[in-house]
Amino acid sequence: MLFLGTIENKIDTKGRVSVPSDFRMATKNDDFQGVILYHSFTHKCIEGCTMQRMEQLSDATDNLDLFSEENENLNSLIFSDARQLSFDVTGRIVIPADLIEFAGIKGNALFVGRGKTFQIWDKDEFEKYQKETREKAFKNRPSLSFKKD
Amino acid sequence: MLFLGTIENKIDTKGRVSVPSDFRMATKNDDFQGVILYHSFTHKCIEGCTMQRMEQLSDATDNLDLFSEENENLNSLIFSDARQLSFDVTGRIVIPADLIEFAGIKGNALFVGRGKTFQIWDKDEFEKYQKETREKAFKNRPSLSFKKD
DNA sequence: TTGACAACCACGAAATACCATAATATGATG
DNA sequence: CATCATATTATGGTATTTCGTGGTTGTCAA
Repeated sequence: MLFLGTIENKIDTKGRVSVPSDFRMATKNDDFQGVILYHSFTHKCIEGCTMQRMEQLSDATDNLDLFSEENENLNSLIFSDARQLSFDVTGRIVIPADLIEFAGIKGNALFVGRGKTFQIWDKDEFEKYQKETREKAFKNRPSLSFKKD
Repeated sequence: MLFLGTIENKIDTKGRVSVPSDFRMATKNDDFQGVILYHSFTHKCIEGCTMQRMEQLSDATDNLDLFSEENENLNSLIFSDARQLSFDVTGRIVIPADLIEFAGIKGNALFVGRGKTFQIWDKDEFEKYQKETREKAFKNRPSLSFKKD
């Protein structure tokens, strides 16, 4: 299952926030009932994924480190930065304060599906980013066509 | 299985609409009993596909490189906008209000098969679009002849 | 003792599951 | 061919559950 759609939820005073129901469903076949969060290296937002994907990433870097040492080093940064956060009974997690600060989130968190991963944005920051992206994508529209499987 | 044909169904006040039986059949071997909807990038309509297709798309664009911006922006556009909608017992889905508005659908929804995907149109909008397309096709008739490969 | 953090409880709004009926198609039978 | 019976599908309305949210209590460590 994939992380799809964009959902806005409130963060309370303690940093608690409901992970959208659909996102939780996307992890329900997973061993670890929760998500992995780490700060994005390309955008002002938090990135998230399942534990399963972390393990895949680990396997991949294991195999590739002979060839691209640079990338391997960068990827390994993630493992030191990643936090595993399990859902409470109502489906919430507590986002660490430093991540909230990094992403500039105030009050409301925007969960943005990206397939195998997702992101958590401040609403305003995301709108800014999305506007830029749309413009770029429109310029390169031919590459947007769905490719054959 | 493919989405074929054109079927018109009513949308009630809550946005509920029966997905045509043939369309449902096209997903019956799928794990997820429902469809994925997102707004078209090229037309005033809603586009739809199966979860299986989304997963294929995800696999195709997924590389474990966390630092390349290009692929990410494309993924973001598609996956952040997609909604997964499961059938109820009678085979209906609830189309989100913003998608209905985007496509300008009022009361009746036209399900238009496109093979691996389908579209949902407002009836009038579709007729308008179809008329334009026919005119264009007529103008460019010579280039429309079947080509040999 | 205090502060951080996790488990627990409770509630309203919104989503969805459930039930009943109408419409349509399919097929059998005289 | 006409009629009836049956099954499938579409549609409308109501009841129930889920989800997101806020607050409280309990626990452990500093």
